[in-house]
Amino acid sequence: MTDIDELMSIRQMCDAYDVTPRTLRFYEAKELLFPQREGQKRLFTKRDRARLKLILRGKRFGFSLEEIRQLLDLYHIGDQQQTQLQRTYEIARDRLRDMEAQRDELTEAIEDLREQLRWGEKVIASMSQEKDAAE
Amino acid sequence: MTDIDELMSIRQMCDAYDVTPRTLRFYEAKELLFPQREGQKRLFTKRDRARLKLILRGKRFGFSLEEIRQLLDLYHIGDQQQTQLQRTYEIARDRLRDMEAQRDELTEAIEDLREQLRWGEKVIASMSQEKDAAE
DNA sequence: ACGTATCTTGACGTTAACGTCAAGGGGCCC
DNA sequence: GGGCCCCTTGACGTTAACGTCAAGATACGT
Repeated sequence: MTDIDELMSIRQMCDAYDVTPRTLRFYEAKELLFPQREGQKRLFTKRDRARLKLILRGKRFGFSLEEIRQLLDLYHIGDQQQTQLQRTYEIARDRLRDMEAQRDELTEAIEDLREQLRWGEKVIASMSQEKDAAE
Repeated sequence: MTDIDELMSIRQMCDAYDVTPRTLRFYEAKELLFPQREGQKRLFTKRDRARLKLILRGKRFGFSLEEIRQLLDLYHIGDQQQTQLQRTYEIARDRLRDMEAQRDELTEAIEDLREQLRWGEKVIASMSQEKDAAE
């Protein structure tokens, strides 16, 4: 709620989000984050933290940093030109479709795997059965 | 249904699954696929094709080839030792949990993005409104 | 003034997952 | 038997996403 919550050092960020300094600097170089500077030291804002959360989430879905960067633009829509905004919007809409498709496929894969696991249980059961009989 | 369906050349595989020869050879080197040989030429079986589908699906979820390889073992459970099978089973159970968690997170992210898109629509609408007024 | 802790900018190293040649064998057709 | 295709095995190149030093600025406690 105070300045401590508003601006965080690189170390605080690392502790809070379980990333390395190198990673944060890398994301800045790739224009995914835009920390302020106090002298030469980086200070990460609430906005940077929100973006970082989205980045990490995107990575868990297997998105590339470049794909994520395009999506991030949708989340700070204020400072964009009209045509650029339209483009951003369309990219996000496409990405949404991808994500929905991915979720459907994932649901399917989960079902498949569950079935395989039921199979596995049976096989394991019958194997220990045989083993019991042999003793 | 004939031999043509049973065994496929590397070229046929590439056309069928939209991958390169290099990729298939790479997957074999990493022990994800085990094509038969006719002389020195590779012949891919139905089993290889099933595995390849699972590989490509896993990749779309952002899994590494190594993670995928461990899962694949569950799908050809027949030829395993009992202890090894138990281990395979546990790995698959863990992976299932990961996938369920990922799906939940994805559902959440989809909701977030949908909301952002509604926002975006509004902003775009109001911007073209302003533009109309200015003309 | 000194140590130590945290930060900075290069710059080179690493891993995964392939891409991209180079050199050569085997089959088939005219 | 020359040409053409498809296949093979090395072996080196590439890209993304960082890791890992090296060398130096800045600040803080004693």
